[in-house]
Amino acid sequence: MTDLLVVEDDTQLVKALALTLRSRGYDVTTAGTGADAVRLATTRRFDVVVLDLGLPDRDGLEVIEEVRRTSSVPIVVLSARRDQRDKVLALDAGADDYLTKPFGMEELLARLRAAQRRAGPGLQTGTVETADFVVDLGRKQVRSPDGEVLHLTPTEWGMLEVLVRADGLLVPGADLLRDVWGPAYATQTNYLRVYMAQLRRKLEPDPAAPRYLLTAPGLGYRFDRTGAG
Amino acid sequence: MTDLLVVEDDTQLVKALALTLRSRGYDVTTAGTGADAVRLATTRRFDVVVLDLGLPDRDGLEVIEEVRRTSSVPIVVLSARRDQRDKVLALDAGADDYLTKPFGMEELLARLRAAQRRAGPGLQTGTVETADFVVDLGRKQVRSPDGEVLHLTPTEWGMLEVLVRADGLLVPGADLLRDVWGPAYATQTNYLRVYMAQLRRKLEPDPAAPRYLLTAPGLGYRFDRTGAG
DNA sequence: CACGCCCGTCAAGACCGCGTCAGGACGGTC
DNA sequence: GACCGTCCTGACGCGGTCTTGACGGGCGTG
Repeated sequence: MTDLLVVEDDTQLVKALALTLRSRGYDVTTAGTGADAVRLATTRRFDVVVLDLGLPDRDGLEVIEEVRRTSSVPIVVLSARRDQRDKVLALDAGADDYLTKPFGMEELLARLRAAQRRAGPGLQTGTVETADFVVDLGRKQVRSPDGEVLHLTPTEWGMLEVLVRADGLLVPGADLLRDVWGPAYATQTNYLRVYMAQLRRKLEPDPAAPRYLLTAPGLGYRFDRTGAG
Repeated sequence: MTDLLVVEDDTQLVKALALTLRSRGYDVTTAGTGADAVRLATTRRFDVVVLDLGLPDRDGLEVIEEVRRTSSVPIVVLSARRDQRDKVLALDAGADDYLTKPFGMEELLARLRAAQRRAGPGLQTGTVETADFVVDLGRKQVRSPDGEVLHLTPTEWGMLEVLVRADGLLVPGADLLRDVWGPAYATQTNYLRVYMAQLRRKLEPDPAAPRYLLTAPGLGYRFDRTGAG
C-alpha cells in the first residue's frame, strides 16, 4: 500500500529499519548508494524516501538535489550530524524533514506518516512550474510565466494532468488512455498522437523538438518539468 | 507576503521570535493562549503556524486537533518535551513538524521554509471582495461596493458560497450539485446552467462575458475574485 | 534497398456541452 | 383563497470539441 525507499549504507541499520517498517505494513525497497537512490527515486513511484546523508559514493545533498530535479516525492533525511547548518542545507536543498541519529523508531514512523499526509493533497492543488509555462492543478489551467491563461480543451488538460501528476515518471500509453478516455480505449493509440501534438503546439516553444512532453518510443510519454528535452 | 501565526506564552521568547522572523521578511501575528490560537487560525489565513505545546489555558494537542478540523495550514510545533511519545502524539494529531527546545533559529527558519513549500491554497471565512461586489460569508449575503444588499435566493447563495469557499480552485459540476442540492442530484447538470445564469445576471457587470463566475467547459466552474475573466 | 513499425500531422464532419428562455408547479404569506 | 417568490423542466441554437481516417517521415530490420 505504502511504498518506501530506504537509502542507507549501514547494512545493520538497513536490516533493522526494513524489518520494523515491513512489520508496520510498509512496502520497503532499499538502496545502498546514492547512484541507486537517484535511479530508483526518478524511475519508480514511492510515497516517501528515507535518506541517510552519509553515503559512500556521493554527497547526500547532491542526491537530494538530483531527485528534486524531476520528482517531488517527500524526503525524510537521517543523519549523524547534529549541526544546525547541516539541517538548513538539507532542508533548503529540498528535504522535507531531518532526523539526527540516534533516533527513536516511533518518531521516525510518526514523521513518515506526517510527510505522507502532507504529500497527499500536495500534488493535487499545487502548481508545477517550468521555464515556459505554469501548470495549476487546482484551477485546472495552464498559464504562461506572465500570467496569461493558455486555453486547453478538457481532453488536452486530462492528458497533461496525468503526465504532470506522474511527477516525471514514464506513463505507458495504455495508462494514459485508460485514465483520460476510460478502460475501453486502452488500444486507441491514435488519440495519444493527436492530442500530444495539440498539447505540444500549445505548450512547447518548439513543438517539433519537445522539451517538456517527451516521447519514449514503444513505451509511453513523460513530462519533464526541467525542460532538458 | 508570508503570514505567520506564532503561538507562545513565554513573552520573552515571543519577542525574540517575532523580531527575528520579521527581520527575515515574515509578517508575524502572535497569540498567547490556545483559545486565541484556534480563533485566529480558523478565521484568518496564515501560511504557517508556529505552536508551542505548553500553553497556559489548554492542552496543545487539543489546539492542533481543533485547528485541523477546519484548516490544513502547516503547523510547526515547539516543545520542551523531548519524549518520543509526545512527538508521535503531536505529529499524528496533525502537526507537520516538531522541534524541541532549545532550538536553533536557523533550523526553525529552514523548517518553516520546508513546511511552507508544501502548502497549497486553503479555505477561508470572513468577506471576499471584488471590484463589483462583496461576498460576506458570515452574514450570508452579497453587497455592492457602496453597501447596498444584492438579494440572492437560497439556492443562488448556496452555489456562490461553494465557489467562493473553494478560493479560486475549480469546482467540478458534480461537487457543486452535491453540496447545494444533495448527493442524489450529482447528474442534474441542467440546474447548474440555470442558476449560474441567474447568478451572473445579478452579479456580473456583463452577464454575457463573465469575469468572476467562470466556466471550465467539461470540468466545472470557478470563482475568480480578481475579475480578470 | 525495400519494407514495416511507430510516431507526428492535418482536415472535415459528427457530436456534445453550455447558455438562454419561458412556462408551469410548489410553497409560503397575508 | 389570492398573490408572490422560488424552483424545476424541456426545448432550442450555437460554438467548440472529439473522433476518424489518410498521409508523410524517421528509424531499425531483413
